[in-house]
Amino acid sequence: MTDQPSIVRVRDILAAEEPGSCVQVQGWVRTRRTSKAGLTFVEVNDGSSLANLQVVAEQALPNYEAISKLGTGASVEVRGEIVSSPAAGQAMELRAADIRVVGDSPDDYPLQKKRHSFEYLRTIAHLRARTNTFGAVARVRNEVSRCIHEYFQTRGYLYVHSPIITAIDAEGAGEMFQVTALDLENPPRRDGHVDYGRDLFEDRAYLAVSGQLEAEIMATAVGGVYTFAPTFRAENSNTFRHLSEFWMIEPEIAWCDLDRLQDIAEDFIKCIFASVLDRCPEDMRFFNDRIDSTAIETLESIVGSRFVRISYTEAVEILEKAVEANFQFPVSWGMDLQSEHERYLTEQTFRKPVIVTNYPRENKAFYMRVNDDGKTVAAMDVLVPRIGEIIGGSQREERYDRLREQMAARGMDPEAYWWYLDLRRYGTVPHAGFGLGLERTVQFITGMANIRDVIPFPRAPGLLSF
RNA sequence: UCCGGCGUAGCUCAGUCGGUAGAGCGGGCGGCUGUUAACCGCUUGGUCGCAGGUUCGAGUCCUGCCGCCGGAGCCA
Repeated sequence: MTDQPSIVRVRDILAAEEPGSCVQVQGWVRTRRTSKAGLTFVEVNDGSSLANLQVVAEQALPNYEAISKLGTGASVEVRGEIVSSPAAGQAMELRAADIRVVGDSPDDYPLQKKRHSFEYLRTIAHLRARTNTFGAVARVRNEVSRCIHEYFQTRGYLYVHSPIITAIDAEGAGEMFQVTALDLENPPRRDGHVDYGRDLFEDRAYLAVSGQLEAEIMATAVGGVYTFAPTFRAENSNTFRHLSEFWMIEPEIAWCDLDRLQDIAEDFIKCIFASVLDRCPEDMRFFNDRIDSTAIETLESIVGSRFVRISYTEAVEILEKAVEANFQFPVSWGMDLQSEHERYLTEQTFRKPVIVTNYPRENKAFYMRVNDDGKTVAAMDVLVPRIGEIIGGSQREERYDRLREQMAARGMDPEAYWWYLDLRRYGTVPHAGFGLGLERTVQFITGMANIRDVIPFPRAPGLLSF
């Protein structure tokens, strides 16, 4: 036994420590059970794992009185010896030689030793991170993020930073938040309109809805890049899978066509799922037990199988034959696939992820490459059960004239995209990319029903606390 | 934004045909226990979302508003 035991995380104690070692633990009290026989059990959690460490305090401790009354949520520093636990429930426990109550927690601590609704927990987002579920979500989200960087870094992609503030109203993909330094109570005016020429950027500015166009700039210089950044949508969407501020990963790859893009997207997703299964087994077991009883099985089966790949046209043919589905929106070639159609494909027809490609040109963005049939573009959506679209991507239109046509057909001003067009004038190259929604990925993996519960501080219409 | 549902104790909910409000958990007190969602007893706790209306009487019925949840659209 040394005088200064090293600070050890609960996760490491439960995984590796041997009886006899002396450690110091720092964490928060999850629950306390006091026995009148002069023994108090304190469950300490430090966020490193789902499981708590059982700390055993004996009456001989000088501050035993305070320890026996410790409230849920209190912060403590415990020094002691790891011993084998004589009782069921845990292999190891910490026999306390010293417990320092760093911050007590009064009896109005909002988190009780029972199940709370996620809805209620959202109203105390500053404390919900201390619950089992949100701790587990935080660790899985971290692993997904870590794995994404590893995936691209080990394959030679550059992590690039696209701007958050942008002038481009990117193809009307959802409403944008405007950014201004003007006094909104009294903006400068000219000819009856707000004079944005006198704003800080001397032009209208927005929060980015995508980093893709800038990523294309970088990809056509260095080959393969990816962004990993917050994205902003001002759309008044109030659903279980939309946020006003969310994180998106957008790889962009030069010399890449749609076939290879599909290979990358599939490999990428499987890699993330496999990594979470491998490195967060305890948390995944929790989600499987408490949130979605098929969580682990779903991930394992996806990792071990091939994604289905069908064209939009084939998808429409399948859906048109599915009379028993009794769709609210009838299916015909040329229409957008509705949620019910996507779910039919992923949950009924194939029961696994489906990549749908080559959508009608009119339904998709101007930058997608026009196919030889002239009617479709080289787009792909990766659809998964329950969530729907988790990835949206395409091969980009690299031919200058075709891109001009696409823009003209949508009434877009080429002047505003002069630099984007320049990429096609000088050394153009086939390239492709996609966007992966981080929150939707975490949602799919964990089985969490609402996207607001897989991001620590959700922003959605009417939701800006914390 | 549209459609539907729900707002009752700190939390999760019940409340029948309209007759002045209940349980479990939590908190407090006591008992018991190498305990572990501990257990047992007692106890505490409410402007029934807000504002109107109908009625002898409204948690309950009606209208408006606010909030939340679910579905749809938009998308990742």
